[in-house]
Amino acid sequence: MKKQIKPTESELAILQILWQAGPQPVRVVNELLANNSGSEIGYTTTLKLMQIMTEKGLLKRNTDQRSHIYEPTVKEHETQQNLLSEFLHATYRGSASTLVMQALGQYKASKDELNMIKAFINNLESSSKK
Amino acid sequence: MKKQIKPTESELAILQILWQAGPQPVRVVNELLANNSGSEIGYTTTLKLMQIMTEKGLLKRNTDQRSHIYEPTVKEHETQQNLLSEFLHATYRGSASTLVMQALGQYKASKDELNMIKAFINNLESSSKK
DNA sequence: CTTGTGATACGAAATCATTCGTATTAAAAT
DNA sequence: ATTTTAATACGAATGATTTCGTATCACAAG
Repeated sequence: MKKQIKPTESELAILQILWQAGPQPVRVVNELLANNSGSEIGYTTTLKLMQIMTEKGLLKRNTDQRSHIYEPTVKEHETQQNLLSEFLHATYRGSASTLVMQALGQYKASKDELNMIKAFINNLESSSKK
Repeated sequence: MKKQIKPTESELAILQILWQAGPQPVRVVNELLANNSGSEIGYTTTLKLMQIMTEKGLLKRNTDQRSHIYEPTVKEHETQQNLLSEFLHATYRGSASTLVMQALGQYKASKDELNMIKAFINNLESSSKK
């Protein structure tokens, strides 16, 4: 479990696309980005970003075909954990419970989600009870 | 409730200091930053940042004394909400429950904190039940 | 009054992130 | 075979953030 490189904001947006849609060529990523953000972005801009991400080791690509197919080398869950850890410290000085309550307060979770979370907490408690 | 300017990472670190320690001159902020981060940073760097933040409207200062005293114009809670909203979208595609469970899983909350969170959820549920 | 100390002001360098133009290349279409 | 189309490669402009050097200023100490 080696130290992950922190993706920039734009890089994260590209990772999200690839995690969600699976391995894709630049063309498709560029179009999905436009959909998600509402605004256009030059094709070569996306290309360049994905090339940089490949250099950094965030993506790998298959060059068998003329149109290269890119995919993440990093796992969504691990990347989220890393970013969460940073965010929690920078924004909440490490207070996870404050973050959790603000998150729950701000975004209406469905009844099912709330139940899932409660079950999760109960499970945490019983497992820590040794 | 007007649109808040998003602080950069360094700016947020300065806001954290001032929220925590109350209004302070540059010298003190600079020293606390060094403590928190472990590494030194030039005094004029901190000064410049705080001047920029004042221009942006993130800080205000009292210049009665020779050494100016700075304080945030933005509330910690509101800033957190704004940043959380962005982070949730960029990193979790808006899934608050995923974020919440990752946060709880990663950072051992105390029994008291977990109880507080459960109470919070119960309260959410009963209030939404009309 | 002159000097020393500690502060602010300000320009600008250094770094990092984003964007895009142009050249080149590969393959398909004619 | 030539032209057209669609891709990659790459340098470089732009923009934002961070960093700091130097000038200047205010005040206290000598």
